Amino acid sequence: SPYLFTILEGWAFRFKTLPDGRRQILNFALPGDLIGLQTSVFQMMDHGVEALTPMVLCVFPRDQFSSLFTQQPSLAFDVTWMCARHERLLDGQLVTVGRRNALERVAYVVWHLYERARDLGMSRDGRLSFPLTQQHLADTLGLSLVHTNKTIKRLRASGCIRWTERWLEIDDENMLKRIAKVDDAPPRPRPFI
Amino acid sequence: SPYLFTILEGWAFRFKTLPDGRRQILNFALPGDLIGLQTSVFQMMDHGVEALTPMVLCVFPRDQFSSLFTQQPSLAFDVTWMCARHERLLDGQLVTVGRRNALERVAYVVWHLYERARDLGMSRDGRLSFPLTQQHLADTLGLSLVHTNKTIKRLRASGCIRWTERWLEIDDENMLKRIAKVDDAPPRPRPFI
DNA sequence: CGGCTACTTGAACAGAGTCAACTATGGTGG
DNA sequence: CCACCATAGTTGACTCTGTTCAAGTAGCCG
Repeated sequence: SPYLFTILEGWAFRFKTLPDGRRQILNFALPGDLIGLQTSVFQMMDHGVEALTPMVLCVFPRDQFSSLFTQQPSLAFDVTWMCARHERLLDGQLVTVGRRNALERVAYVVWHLYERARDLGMSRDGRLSFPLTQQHLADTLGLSLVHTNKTIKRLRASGCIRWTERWLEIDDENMLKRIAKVDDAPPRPRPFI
Repeated sequence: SPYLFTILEGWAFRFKTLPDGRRQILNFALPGDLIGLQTSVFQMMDHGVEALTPMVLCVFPRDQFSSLFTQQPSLAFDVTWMCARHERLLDGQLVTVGRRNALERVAYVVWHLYERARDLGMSRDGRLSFPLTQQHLADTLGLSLVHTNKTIKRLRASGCIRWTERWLEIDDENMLKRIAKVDDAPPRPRPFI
């Protein structure tokens, strides 16, 4: 808690809970992600963090955080970059929970996590070690466990994914993306007017 | 778009839409808030921004953004601070949309916006100029317009708020917070182990 | 063998969505 | 000045997606 971490290996997630116990998972953290920025900036954290796997972390002492900006401007920029990236990730999740239906939600999160893990070189032939339980997925999606289970079943039946025993396999990327309605608009380098 | 803004006056909001038109409002921006950080960091923006009122902005040229970190470390820190604050705001919204029911959601957003506006000195005796339509609220909460309307009616009936003609009035803060289940845990200055 | 956790499945129920109609208000143009 | 239109808000009836409750299976570990 007095530290700022970078993940070198492993999966973790951030979450918040309501007084009566309802839990919402905010996002998952994979290798390369920063944990504890809020603590560094605000001297306190208003959410929990939990590991899904054994982890290897790179630890920075929090009290040197502000000196980062005077001593290492390019590192400071990287921190801001990570923070903006994270914000964008939350934007996507908010649309998912707010406006997608159950099937789209499951497809979106599965696709999103798969893509991130793949880009980090954690997958092999569309196959990936996947440490979430269905309860984690449900709490990410804002759905009940039972309904999440039934929705996963539907997604499996559609033939684009397989998910058994902590392993995830993507058989039809494009179908998955179509179901999830992921925005694949070409990142047009918008002209400056 | 080639600029980074700070709001001096007025209300705006950020949003994303799905291909079929469903819209999710991500958050509202009030005086003091930063707009366009993502554009500065990633050279592109994956969401829309819209004004709710006429606005007064403070404009920064985007191309000087990276030099901020070398020339003005304390300003750079402020940008990071704003970004972390923003992330935290999205965390709260995500819990709301994911795990609160309709009545709690309306109460939460009304309370949240009221508190922010009040802290900026925009209210007088619990009364506040409030430029949102019910459609905006619905798109913020991930609810349909009709259901949002009926839920607002219930909240009004409970007696803690009045909202007519673009004016919002909070009559019972505590009831509102209780309904919203806002986490009012005293920000315990957690001991450094 | 018992007890734990994760996962499945069915049935009944409720919260939220959809459709459709109606009111109120303000602006515009003939 | 009024007829017309658009937008915002309101309400009722019906439908449906997702929740809750309950019971069960499968694998793992002490």
